[in-house]
Amino acid sequence: MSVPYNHKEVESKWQKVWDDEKAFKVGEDYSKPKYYALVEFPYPSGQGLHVGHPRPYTALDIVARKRRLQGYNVLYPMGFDAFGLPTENYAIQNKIHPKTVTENNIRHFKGQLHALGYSFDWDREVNTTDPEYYKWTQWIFLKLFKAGLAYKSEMPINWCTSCKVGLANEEVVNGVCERCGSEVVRKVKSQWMLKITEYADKLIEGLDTVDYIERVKVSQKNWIGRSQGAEVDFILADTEDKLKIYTTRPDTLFGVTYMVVSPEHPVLDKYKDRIKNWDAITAYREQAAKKSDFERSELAKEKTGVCIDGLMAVNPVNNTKIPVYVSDYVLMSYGTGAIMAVPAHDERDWEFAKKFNLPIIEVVAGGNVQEEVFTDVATGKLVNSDFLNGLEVAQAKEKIVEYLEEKGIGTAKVNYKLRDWVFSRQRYWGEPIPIVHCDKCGYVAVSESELPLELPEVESYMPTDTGESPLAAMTEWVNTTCPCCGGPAKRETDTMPQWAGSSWYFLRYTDPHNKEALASKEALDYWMPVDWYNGGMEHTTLHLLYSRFWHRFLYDQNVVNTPEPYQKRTSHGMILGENGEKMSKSRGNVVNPDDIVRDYGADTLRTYEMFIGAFDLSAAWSENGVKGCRRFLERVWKLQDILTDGEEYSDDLMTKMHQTIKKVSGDYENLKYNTAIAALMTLLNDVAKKGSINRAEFKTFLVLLNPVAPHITEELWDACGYEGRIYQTVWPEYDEAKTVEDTVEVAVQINGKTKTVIAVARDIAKEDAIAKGKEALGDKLSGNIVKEIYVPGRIINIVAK
RNA sequence: GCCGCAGUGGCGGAACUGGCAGACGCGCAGGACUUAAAAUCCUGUGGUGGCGACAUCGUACCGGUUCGAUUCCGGUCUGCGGCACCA
Repeated sequence: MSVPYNHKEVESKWQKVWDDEKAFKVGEDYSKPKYYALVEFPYPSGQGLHVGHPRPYTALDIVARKRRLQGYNVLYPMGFDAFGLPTENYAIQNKIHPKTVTENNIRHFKGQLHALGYSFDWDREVNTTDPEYYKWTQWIFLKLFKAGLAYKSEMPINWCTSCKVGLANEEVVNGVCERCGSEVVRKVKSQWMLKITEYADKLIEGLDTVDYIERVKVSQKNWIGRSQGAEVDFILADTEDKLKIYTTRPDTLFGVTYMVVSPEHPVLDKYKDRIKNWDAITAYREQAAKKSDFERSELAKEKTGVCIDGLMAVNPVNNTKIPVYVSDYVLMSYGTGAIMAVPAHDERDWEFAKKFNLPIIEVVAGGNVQEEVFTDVATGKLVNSDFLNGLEVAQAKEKIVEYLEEKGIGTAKVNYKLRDWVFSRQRYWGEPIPIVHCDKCGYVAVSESELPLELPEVESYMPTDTGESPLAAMTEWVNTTCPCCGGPAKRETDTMPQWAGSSWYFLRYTDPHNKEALASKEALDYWMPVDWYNGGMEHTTLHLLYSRFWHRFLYDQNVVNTPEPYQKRTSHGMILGENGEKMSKSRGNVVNPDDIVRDYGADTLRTYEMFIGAFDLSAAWSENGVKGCRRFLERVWKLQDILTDGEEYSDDLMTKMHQTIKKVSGDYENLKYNTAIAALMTLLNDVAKKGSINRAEFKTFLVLLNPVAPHITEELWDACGYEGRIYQTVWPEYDEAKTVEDTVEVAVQINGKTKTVIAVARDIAKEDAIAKGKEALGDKLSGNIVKEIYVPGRIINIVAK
């Protein structure tokens, strides 16, 4: 009899052996086939590892371990995305340097990850707060700056009142700060911006070349929000000026009955003197300015606005004079800040027109536009539109744009919802932006030889209400000389956002200790692109878009050799509390992975998290489920008691073995970890029923289970005297021909309803199968037989009337 | 409102390309072992009817295509996630 399964002994024993043997050191032999598996590196928060972390880590650990056994040179690295606000806030509260806080947190995280038995090569660990790392973050920033893609702009930004920091649009969720949930207001500040908009088309096109799950592609496309339309100049009556608008429906130009400008539109101030109701306009503008963008869109239901008395516009296609309104449903930040309104065929315009009693002119037939807005572009034909009459919408669009360009009153134009990326943060714990400002030379890049530009030690990390970074108080650091003219200059005191370090970390893993470059050309050529990248859905429009942008830019700069960084992207579902709600301290449903590892073992936790359900869906935690997986491993453990000799699969398990190898091998690559484990459980049940397992069968079983439960399988491998280590063995092969039985069970149906089941030879002829089926049915069969169907190996169906 | 995903036993979830719905696990019930309990092992477990072989209903709802639909088509409802006055 074997000793009882003691997970503590087994797991610590093998973790030490793997460390000592450098079991998962990444090979440098670039002639071998490579496989780069990547999971998002964690932010090392003070709370330590969450029970949600092991789900993706285990999934790709399985892939990495399996690929290693299949002969690939595997890169499966881990690191820490360690700049960020929680660390800084903790440092402020507890008066500890954020560097120290970070070191402590990382130590804690590494201990926890180590205890879970992941096959990371820790020699390749990266840490975004290490100057040797952020040297290259700064280097990439300088490249962007030199390419004209980083610029400083005085602009209204999203200001988090609690974090006291500017946020990117992507970081504002429902009008509150994505991180802390506090109110976000607008504040005008001079900010560093990155021109991600210049890459909008490349980022859309790139999606066609990669293998991402569909919803990620869709979200990215929606976020970029490309639309094709036209810009048209409307003449402002009795002035030299024109009012430029953007529209996606230039075909409806003859249906324009009024125009609307945004409250911030400069045309208002310019013609202040001519506007007779200036007081009313001013009052409306002030009211609008008080609202945040979020409030403005929330109050969307009821349209408001004021007609400008004293300004009229002229429709360039038919010279009709039309009124101009101010309304906050038009945003200054999209298009030109002014629109042409076609109430017949635009929902918002229709509502506005009804409220202000403006005319509604039908230009696309098919609805009753006085009663209801008509927006169907697929079926309608143009009417009341002069030379466009009778055309379909798509044709009319083409023709009108031709006409506009010919007459010089408009041009085809593409617009995006995507905004440039606000890249400044008024905080201490981030990468310093390597720029100095000189009165004579303007913004000048710090010389590359000075990188890394290290964060100086400061007295206080407190953010300031004035919106300046704590670095601004460091006069001896701030005052410097201009690299260009040598005169006095000041350093930039804003730091980079947390997204900076994570936008290129996957490149550093390929060559993490390189001092000459962010990674060697050879390493990048060999390892990139990442073959499989898994991460959370919440990063689809932030991290994933930002890092694709940086990578595409580095490709254009000839730094990397592939346009896209990630060949395949998948996402895992969340792990919820036992009550099906999101885990949180306030709900009291948090499960600590340390407790599970202590009580049940890392292998059980890994098995459970993979067995919990479909990988991409959220799943509720269940302590009983954990116990079930522990029970499974204990039954595996006991197999050593019924082990028999035999270097070939026995006849009665032959088919099952080949089926299981096929099933498990496929499932591990297709996110179907739950059914892979179910297949192993089924095989175990078969073996248990039989009462014995031979050495060949057990060996295969252990290798198949090894990626999920590496410790127990390594121990059993050793205890049963198999050669070497299981982590060095070879993944089993299967023979397709042996995955099917010679005789199969076939359901026999009458009119599609199963009546009985019979066993037939797998390659039985149709007529024979049907004859056997009829025989089995006997006198249940009545009426005239209309049709006889045999689906090989599945079903015999007799259709009778 | 728009986009995406989902809806299957008491629960988590399986089901190839349209072919025996409910694999695997949990829970529950009964049994074995035990002085007893736990653990372990064995048996059963979608609903209804029947002692029973069996019959019948059943994959959110309504309809369609088909010899046959969880799977395909049309419509409806519900839940989750994302976006939201983007002209």
